Amino acid sequence: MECMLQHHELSAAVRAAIVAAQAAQTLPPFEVPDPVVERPRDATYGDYATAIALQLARPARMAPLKIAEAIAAHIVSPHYLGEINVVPPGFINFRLADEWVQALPARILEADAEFGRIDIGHEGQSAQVECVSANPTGPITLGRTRGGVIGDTLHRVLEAVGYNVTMEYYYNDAGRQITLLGESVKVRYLQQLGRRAKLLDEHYQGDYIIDLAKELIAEHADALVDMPTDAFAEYARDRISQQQKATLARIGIFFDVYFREQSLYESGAVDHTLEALRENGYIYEKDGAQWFRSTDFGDEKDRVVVKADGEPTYRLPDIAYHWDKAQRGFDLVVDIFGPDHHATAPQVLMGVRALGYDSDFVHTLLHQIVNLVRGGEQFKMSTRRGLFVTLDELVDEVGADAIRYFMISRSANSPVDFDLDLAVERSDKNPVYYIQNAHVRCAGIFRKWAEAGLAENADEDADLSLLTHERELAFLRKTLELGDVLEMIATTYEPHRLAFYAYDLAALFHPVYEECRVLHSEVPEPVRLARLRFYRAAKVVFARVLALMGMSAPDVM
RNA sequence: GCCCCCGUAGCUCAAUUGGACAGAGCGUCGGCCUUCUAAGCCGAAUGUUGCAGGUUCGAGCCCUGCCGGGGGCACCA
Repeated sequence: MECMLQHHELSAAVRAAIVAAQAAQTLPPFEVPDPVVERPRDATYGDYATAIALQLARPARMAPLKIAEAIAAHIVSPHYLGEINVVPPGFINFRLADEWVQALPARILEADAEFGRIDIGHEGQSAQVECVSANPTGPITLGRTRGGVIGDTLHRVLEAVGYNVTMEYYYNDAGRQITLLGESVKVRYLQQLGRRAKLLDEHYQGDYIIDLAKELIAEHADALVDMPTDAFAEYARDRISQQQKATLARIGIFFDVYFREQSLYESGAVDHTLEALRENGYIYEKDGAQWFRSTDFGDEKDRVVVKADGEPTYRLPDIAYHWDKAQRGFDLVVDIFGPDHHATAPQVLMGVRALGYDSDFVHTLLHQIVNLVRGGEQFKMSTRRGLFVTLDELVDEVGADAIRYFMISRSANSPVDFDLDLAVERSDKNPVYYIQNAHVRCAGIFRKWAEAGLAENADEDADLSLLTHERELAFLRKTLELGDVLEMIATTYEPHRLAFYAYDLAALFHPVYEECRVLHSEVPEPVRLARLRFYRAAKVVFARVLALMGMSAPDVM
């Protein structure tokens, strides 16, 4: 089920009211803007509000309160609306009709797993989310994990608003890093066989290199001693890539496309990109290198794209890759990078523009780092020294759900302090349990219900108007906000909003569970059935929200 | 030196993109288990939004300048 959001409908209704008031000459003529209708922070003001009258004070040259009254008098109220209030200094507040809120469980159950799906004009559009994009030279780190979880959550949200989403992973499968990887494995291989070989500073230090060497010995014994490092590199690259894929799958992240940098060389796209840039007049030679005139696009200095030794820098294939994205015609591309790429992202987009494309379809999402906290203290990681916690270890320790949640529990602009103790704590202090427990509690009611031998669909024709408890209604109002949250995320690319929403929703649920009993003898039968309907809907909403976050919705914990 | 991010309650962070009295969690204090899981609920206290100006009917949010913290500034990726 797809639906239009209430705030858009109200915005249109307010706009129409302004036009009508002008026709009735209770408002003077002026250009009518699209009124912003939003949820007020303080729910006591109502469910929706607009400050349009305050904004119109100048063009209308009237007191805001008078404007608000003139508008309110002409609003054609949608069926779901209760009262409309005009409040000083000029806000117009809207309240949803209680009867309509009470009926929400029916809508939720009808929508089921599609609940929250909205049509905001992206239906059928294509989007690409590029994230993780780690080179196959080592285990997935926590920084990449954060990008992955942000990306995958975004992927789920973008689908909920109608996009066809491609999850894409770009990696460098050749070049110096891979050569070093091959050398590292060969050194470890020789060492394991008791031969003389020395690991250099620039080599990969992690124990996983030794593991790979051991694998090779198990399979080939010492038969590879005279093999070139290329063979080791190829083996390590493929194995690590495979392991990365398997690890990401453990936290529910899957990619549709693995894009190899090398393929851009094989297809000639890199050369082609350089030539196209040259034809457009953005390439010149200096000191034996080829330079991209990025200053034409606001860069502080021009950038080398082909080094004096004839090798391209990473920028050229990066630009070629984004040219490819442009040519594939995505309506939206979201590139997700960690703090180490903050400086380079704009240069790539300059390249895209130099090739004649508008780069507005690309949104670059930069996120901050992940710190690990144990026992209340932060510990620093270092990839070079092999001192890091891998995603695999983290999954073993705290599970996928906690990782998914905490990675989006902060705005991308803030660092995440991942508290390992909190992540496994089984209490209301741990938001993961707190949220999932809401779903567990709903499931528990239906389990008890079934155990009592009661009819499974007894609540089908329940009288929902019996849902009169203040807390029941507050919860139902909150479920309606899911669509707004998804719209906001799809507009701002800020998936942390989903984590906050899920928590807020749970915080409104638990008091209902405490106060609005179902199976107890003192609850009258019609109320019992209405509440059963309520909890059935609540269960659907929590399942949906957890699914959007890529988390499990357990029936028992 | 230049660029990016951050600075909000004791701590960690939100704040619907410029709206109403700046909100949550943790921590602190006080209540609640013969009731569908207390893995929970109810209540209380807590602010010069780093500083100084500016724009606006209205600023945590926008502009300018400072101060402080983090990250980045390769013919590495």
